[in-house]
Order: sequence, then structure tokens, then C-alpha cells
Amino acid sequence: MRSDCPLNFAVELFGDKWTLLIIRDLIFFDKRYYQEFLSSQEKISTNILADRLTALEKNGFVRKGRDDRHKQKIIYRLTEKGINLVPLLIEIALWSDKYGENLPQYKKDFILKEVRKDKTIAVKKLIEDLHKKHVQAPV
Amino acid sequence: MRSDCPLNFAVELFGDKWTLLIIRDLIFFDKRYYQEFLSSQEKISTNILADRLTALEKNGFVRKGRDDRHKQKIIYRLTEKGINLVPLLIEIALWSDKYGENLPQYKKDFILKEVRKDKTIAVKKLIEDLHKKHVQAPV
DNA sequence: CTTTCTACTTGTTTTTTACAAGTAGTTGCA
DNA sequence: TGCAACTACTTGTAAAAAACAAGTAGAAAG
Repeated sequence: MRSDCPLNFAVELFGDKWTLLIIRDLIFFDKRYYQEFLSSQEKISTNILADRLTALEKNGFVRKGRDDRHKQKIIYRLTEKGINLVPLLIEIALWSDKYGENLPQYKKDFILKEVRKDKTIAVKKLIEDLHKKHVQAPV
Repeated sequence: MRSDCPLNFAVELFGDKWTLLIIRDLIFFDKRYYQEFLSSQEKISTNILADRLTALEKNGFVRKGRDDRHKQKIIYRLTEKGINLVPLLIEIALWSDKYGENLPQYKKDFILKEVRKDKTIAVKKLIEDLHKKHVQAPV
């Protein structure tokens, strides 16, 4: 740790070019498996993905689980610590909605659709939904 | 640009270990000069700082200005684009407040003091304050 | 006129990332 | 039952970025 500043704390955990994108995939695109993360638009390298998934588990953002029907598959699920990044991701999306002029509107809308009606409610609902899908799910 | 996703857009602009810390210094610690950024707790290297400040200006987060009484000094000020990162930084601080168990409380309080009373008002006031100090200031 | 301060630059080592290929265990199907 | 395809990775190497150390030109102070 370079300092005891709360902003630096966060930056050291997910302040890189890939970590938040993996969390995005878990939150917004319902991805759960290695190959799914690997096939994201940004084309993460397989060694970097493996490294980040290990770090994410070590830092308590996700937990690995075994898929019962596919024994070779490993399922990645968010923890509460990871789910609570939702407000942060929403603020990022709102900022990008404002300043990302060249971004396609439909992509911004995809994330912000409910948020535009009522941010507080939308965030709350999304978190509850993720809680059901990730935390309450069987190991 | 690796993709047209709004979250990736943001990550490519400030998803590294230093950029948000410089913006933090501008927002919360009223830093304006090269030496001030350089003397932050996290000990950024001078070449990295120069690189990030250039990028921040190029990407429209800050603008460089000349200080009238000290001609050798260059003053860095936030633009509106930079100031509008406040809600994002606040969400980061709130998350770190929750999960950064080893962080000193007084540091978390420093940023979140007003936020705990009323987040919306605190954010609005901070943005207005920064607008006065940075945007409305003479060139 | 010299020392100190300013915002940097330059050069080198170390670390990280990207790219390409390979591997052990699992599953689907003939 | 056997083989091809699929799974989550690992390994090796080249390229890029970061960290570290030193230096520089111009301005200000004494």
C-alpha cells in the first residue's frame, strides 16, 4: 500500500485497465465463465485474465465455484464486496454518458435505462437482483 | 479505444494507478502546482507525473495556466469535465469507507464528513465550490 | 552573481502487459 | 471405446510502461 488514503485504497484494488471490466461483465452481462470473460469486446489476454481473476478472488470481490453439470467449468460469482461496486459503476456510466460523445447511445442506455427514471431505486434493485443471483446461489 | 462501452471509455481515460490521485489532490487537497502533486503521500515519479498532467490536459480534465506573480510556476486547474468526477470519487470513498478496514477513520471522515449528512447536497456544494475556484478563476 | 526553486527531460533498470503457443483434465459423439 | 473439441488455465518471449536516478533551462531570492 502506497498510502492510507481511501481513494488510493480503491485505486490499488481495481485501478487498472481490466479489473473493472471483468466486474462489469459479471454485473451487466451475466458472465460467469472464463471463456465468457475472454470473449469480451476488449480482448483481454488469457494470462492477464487468469491473473486478475485470482486477484479478484484473493481480494474478496468474487468467489470461485464448481458447476455441477460441467465439472471442468469453474463458475465465478460476485461477493457482496463486489456487488457493492454497483453505485460506483453507475457513476462511471453517468459520467461517460455525459462526456463520451462518440459512444453509441444504445450502449449507454443499456446500463442507464432504469437509472434515468430513479437512480436510487435502480441501484437498489440491481444490487438486490445481483444478491439473489450471486450470493444466494448454491456453492 | 478497445471498445465502445461507456465503462471502458472511462477506464481508458483514468483507469490507472495515478490519474485519479492527481484529480483527488486537485479536488480535496487544493493542490495546484507540480511540486505539490509530486509531494503527495504516494510518491509519484516526476516523469510519470509530467506524463499524466499532459494526458489530463489533452483529455480535457485540467487546463494549464500561468501564475502572474510567479512566472516560472504553472498552475493546474480543473475543467468542468474534471469537476464532474466528484460523484464518482465520492462513491469510491464510500465503498472504501465500507471495506477499507485498516484505513484511518479520520482520513475517511475528511472526505465523507458532509456526505454522511446528505450526499446529494454535499456533492452539489463541493461541485459549486470547485467551479468557483477552478473554472471561474482568472486564466 | 550565486544559490535555490521551478517545471520538467533524459537515461536506465525493473515490472507489467501483450502475444503466441502449449497443456492436463472433461465432455460429446461415432 | 476412442478421438476431437472444449475447459481453465500455464509457459515463454517481446513490447510497453513504470520506477528510479540524475540532469537541465529559466526564474526568483538574497
